[in-house]
Amino acid sequence: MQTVDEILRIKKVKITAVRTVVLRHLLSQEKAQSLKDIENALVHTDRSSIFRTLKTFEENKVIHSIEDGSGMVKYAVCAKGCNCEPKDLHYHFYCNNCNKTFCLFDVPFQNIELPENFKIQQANMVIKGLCSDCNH
Amino acid sequence: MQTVDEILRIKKVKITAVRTVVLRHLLSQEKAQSLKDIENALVHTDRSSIFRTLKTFEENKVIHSIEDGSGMVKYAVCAKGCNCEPKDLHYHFYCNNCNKTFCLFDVPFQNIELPENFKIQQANMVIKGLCSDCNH
DNA sequence: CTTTTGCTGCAACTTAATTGCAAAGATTAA
DNA sequence: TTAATCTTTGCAATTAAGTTGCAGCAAAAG
Repeated sequence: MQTVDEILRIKKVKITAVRTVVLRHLLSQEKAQSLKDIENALVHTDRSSIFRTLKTFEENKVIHSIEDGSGMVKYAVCAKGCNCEPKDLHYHFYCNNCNKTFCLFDVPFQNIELPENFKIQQANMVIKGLCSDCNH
Repeated sequence: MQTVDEILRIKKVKITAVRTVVLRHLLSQEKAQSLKDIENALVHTDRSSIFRTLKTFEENKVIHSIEDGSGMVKYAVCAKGCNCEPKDLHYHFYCNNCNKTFCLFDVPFQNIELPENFKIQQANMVIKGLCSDCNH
């Protein structure tokens, strides 16, 4: 696993205190985090600073955002080599029971045949149901 | 095309004035509508009434909601026979240029091989890019 | 060392979604 | 038919997430 500093250096994002703690937090979580999740975890860090940090991370493809239908945008660290292009797309899974949102990196993303003259640029794919921990 | 009253009768939603105008509006639009879109179109109808109408429609599977990343939830009328089950799922397309959200009923929805013991219940699939009108 | 640029924290604001409540309307029971 | 009950509606107020302006501070550039 890459370190926080390595990731920021590779993505050309200046290393700062806030960015370090936010990225460290995101890396330490198995599920995607909302702004509120991060805010709650990092009680000494200001909300707007976290917010701007997330925007910076997203612009520089350190993280990607997921709209899972919970009403809050969630963020997850991009996989190594990800450029947030169509080829890097993956499904997300939202558990209706435990409310966790995961990246399904292992589920192949099929090529979708769009109507004539439509062009894909990004996608937000969220499958909802029960995760293995909650499916009994 | 089914009439507004037919749809409501089939879905066992009592016919009222607000429900009729909201559903008629949704049926008349080619793109999915946000609460604000509907509010702007139906100037004489109260926002909270439209809001509660949409909730009622969604519970009774008259419409389905789509989170397209615009920050506003969009709503579209379910296809005839839809039960909002996995088999009824379809992709949505959000145009980054004209901001319209369409249901792609004609794009086949492939079966997704989920990890062991995960169960799909619903999905929110949004492909983003340029629609045929905007892709030049 | 001085200037410039960018980051941070605080407070305030915007926008969308949601709720409480009372009045109006529809339905059921007597 | 009338009374009682339940549902829907409109208005006002609130909640919650996201976003911005600004001043102070720190890092980088000259």
